[in-house]
This record gives sequence, C-alpha cells and structure tokens, in this order.
Amino acid sequence: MDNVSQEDYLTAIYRNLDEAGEIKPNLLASKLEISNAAVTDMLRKLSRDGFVDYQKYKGIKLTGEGELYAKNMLRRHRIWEVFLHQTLGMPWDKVHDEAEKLEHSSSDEIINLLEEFLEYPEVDPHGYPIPDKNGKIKKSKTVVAITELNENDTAKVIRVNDDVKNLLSYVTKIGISLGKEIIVKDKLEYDGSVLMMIDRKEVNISNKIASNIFVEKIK
Amino acid sequence: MDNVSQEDYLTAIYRNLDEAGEIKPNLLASKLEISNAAVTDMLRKLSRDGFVDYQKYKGIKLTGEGELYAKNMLRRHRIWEVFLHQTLGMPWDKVHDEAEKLEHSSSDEIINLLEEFLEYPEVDPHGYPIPDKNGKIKKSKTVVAITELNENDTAKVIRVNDDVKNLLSYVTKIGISLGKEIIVKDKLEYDGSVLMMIDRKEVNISNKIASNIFVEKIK
DNA sequence: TTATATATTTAAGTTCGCTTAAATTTATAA
DNA sequence: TTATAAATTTAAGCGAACTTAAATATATAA
Ligand SMILES: [Mn+2]
Ligand SMILES: [Mn+2]
Ligand SMILES: [Mn+2]
Ligand SMILES: [Mn+2]
Repeated sequence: MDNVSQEDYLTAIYRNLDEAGEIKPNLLASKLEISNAAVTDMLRKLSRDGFVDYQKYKGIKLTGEGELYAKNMLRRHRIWEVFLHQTLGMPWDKVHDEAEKLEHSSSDEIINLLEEFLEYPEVDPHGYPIPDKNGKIKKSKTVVAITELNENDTAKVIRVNDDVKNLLSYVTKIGISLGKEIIVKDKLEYDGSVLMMIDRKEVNISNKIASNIFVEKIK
Repeated sequence: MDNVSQEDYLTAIYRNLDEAGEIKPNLLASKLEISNAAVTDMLRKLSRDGFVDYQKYKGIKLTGEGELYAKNMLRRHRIWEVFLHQTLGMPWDKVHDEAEKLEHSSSDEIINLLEEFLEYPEVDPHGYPIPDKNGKIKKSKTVVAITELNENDTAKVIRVNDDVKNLLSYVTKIGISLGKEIIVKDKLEYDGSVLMMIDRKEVNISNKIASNIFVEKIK
C-alpha cells in the first residue's frame, strides 16, 4: 500500500478503537474530518485489501495485518516527532502536523536509521510510546486523566493528547509540560473543572482539557 | 500549491531547460516517465496557475514564480539528501529516491532547521549546489564532463548526475566517488568510450557514462 | 410499540492525474 | 516541394478520494 489517505484511516481507526476493539464510521468520519459517505467508500477498499473487517452497519475492526500497519504508522509518526523536537528543536505543539505528512514519505529504512540516530527513544514528545520494528509496544506506566484525581493529590504529567487541535499550545501556555508536577486543589462539581497548582500558581482547567492530560499519581 | 505531481513537473522542467531556457513536452514526458498527453494536460494547469509560460506547440518556459518554486524544491531535495547521507549514513546511490518523496512533505521551516543542523552544506552528496532560502545558487567550480578531457589529462571528480537510473551504483562499483582523481589514458574514436586510471586500475567507461560525470581539470 | 432521531449506505457528481487512440501540427528527409 | 516521420494536442475514459442529497437501517425515547 502506498497511500496517504488509507494510511491515515488505519491510524485513526487504531487510535480510536473502543474497549471491544471496534470503531463506528461516524466517529471515524469526525476524527478524519470527512463525510460519512467517504468513510463507507474507503471501508470497502480497506476491507477488500484485507486491512479491516467490515460488514454493513457493524462496527469496524482491524485485521492482524491492518493493526500491524497502523502500529507501524504510529512508529513512523512518533519517531519523526522525536527527531523534529529533539534534534531540530521544533516546539512540541508543532511537530504533530509535520509528522502527519512525513510519516507517509519515509521508508522503513529511514525510520530505522533515525531510531538508531536518536538512540532508541521510548516515547514521543507528547509521552506516547513508540512501537518497535515488530509492532511491539512497551507497556508504559499506569496513567490516569487529571479528571480522575482527587483533591490534594499530587501527580506528574506523563502524557498529553496530541490529537486535539490547539490543546498542546494551550496547555503550554498554562505552564504544563511533560514531567511537570501538579497538585489538585479543588474539583468543581457543576462543570467538572479542576483547580490546581502549577509552579505555585493556581490554574483552573476545564473538564474537557483535564480529560486529555494524563498523569502518574505521586505516592 | 500542495501537490506532488506539479512539484515534480516544475523541478524536471528547471533541471532540463536548454540554452534558450526552454524545454519541449516530449523531453519532459520522458524525464517524468509519463505520456505526452499527460504533459499537455498539466501544462495547462501550470500555465493557468502562473508557473509556466506555455503556448501550444511552443517550448515551455518557467515564469519567475515557477523558477523560484523549482529552485526551492531542489533546495529541499538536496538538503534532505545531505541529511540522509551525512547524518544517517545512507549510501549516496540511495538518497535520491528517498528525497524524491520527502521533498514534498516538509515545510520550509523544517528545511531551514535541517540546513542549520547540517551547518549550511553547499552541495548535495552528488556534488550539486544547494540553493539558499532566496533561491540564490552559489556559482560553483567550472566543471567539464569526462568526455571533454584529452589524453593524459588528470582531473578530480566534482559531480555525478543523480538523475540517471543506476548510474550512481555503477559508478561506485568502478571506484568513483566525489573528490577521486582520474587520469585519462585513451579516448576510443569509434564508440567515444574513455579509458582511464582510477586508483591505479585501468577502467573503460562508455561515452554515455563519461558524459554524466563532471570533473575539474588539475593544472 | 411506535414515532422520531441518528447513523449508515447508496447514488450521482466533481477534481486530479493519469492512460490509449485518434487527429492535427511541425520537423525532416527524399 | 512533397512525402513521411515525429511531436503535440484532443478526445474519451479510468481509479482514487472526496462531496451533497436521498434512501434506508438502527437506536432511542415517548
Ligand atoms: Mn498522516
Ligand atoms: Mn505525538
Ligand atoms: Mn519528488
Ligand atoms: Mn542529488
């Protein structure tokens, strides 16, 4: 397969599987920002080519081959992100969009050389794990969304969702980066927002944002 | 413009302009390995979009904008080649095909950062000059094809055509690399081939190959 | 259970970049 | 100059990846 669209479909499917390992066309369409009709169309092709299990009106599953392909795309994407951030000094809120293009234009050979050059990084600049050549993903620390914390919990930021538009640049603005310590001061009942301390400053973040920042509880 | 094909057309046009600054559709088609009809089609679009001057049955010229765009593509291409060869250690006969894809997927920002990281290289791994941000190309040494040399001339390899299939890997096999010294022993009248010394070994290369290796005469 | 809302598929149509075949123009050679 | 060859354009058509609108199936709520 040598195709930008199909590769983005597979990645989007893999990233958004539910607990049952499925995804609905409607969600996929919204993640890819295209029409439902286009998704139906493409699902037939991906199914014909053996990358997804698809039956009309049923949830979409990846085949073994499809899952491997998707994980390899994540590998390419994340290794490029590390390179752009770490080697070229590009800010973490810009690397995703660039990697979104580069991932389709680089042979496995380039990716393997890059990985070696970068000394085998384990996570991308947003804290997501990098699959190895065989699609194996190291099981990472147990993390929870900030929304799961309780009052007075102290936690360390491990991962921030890199798939949400403008989230990273906003999060940067309020002082959050990987490894940063936060302390939950208050959880507001009526809107689910969270009041917390970052660098000795009080910051209130909405429930929506809190649900996309993943942390490791300290003690 | 955000298009692989159009970008490759512009680059191919620029690289193959004749002394009059023009190229014929037929040559362009063969360089791009597509039909003449496809070229006619695309020329209308490139003309409509202001990148080429085109009138039916006349030679194709680049507009100012078209030339700038083409040179920027060469810049991207060659900077990627330097990175792949120099930083990742990919052999010089493999980097061209990879760069052919990467050139379309990288913002000017990435290219500028890469250029800085590489410490502003002046030529790509095949000896071709790298245009700067403004499209300026440093005028390089005066070179001649090996076919232009005379018996007993000594010369240094400065540039090898990177656009000819399998040329680089062949040339590598017979011991030629950038900077290598050669001595012309004999020029065969009947087929234009050249007999020369490389590393104290006698090597005969065809006229076609000799015409794609560029050297600087020594003394 | 039935009405209504939502999700999904089907149908028809568009743009892009290509193809082959036929028509036409330009170049070359007798 | 004229016949022939070569280059170029035109015409028709294809697959990929989209779109919008309409039809149909499924989910949800009264
Ligand atoms: Mn992508
Ligand atoms: Mn990421
Ligand atoms: Mn290219
Ligand atoms: Mn080159």
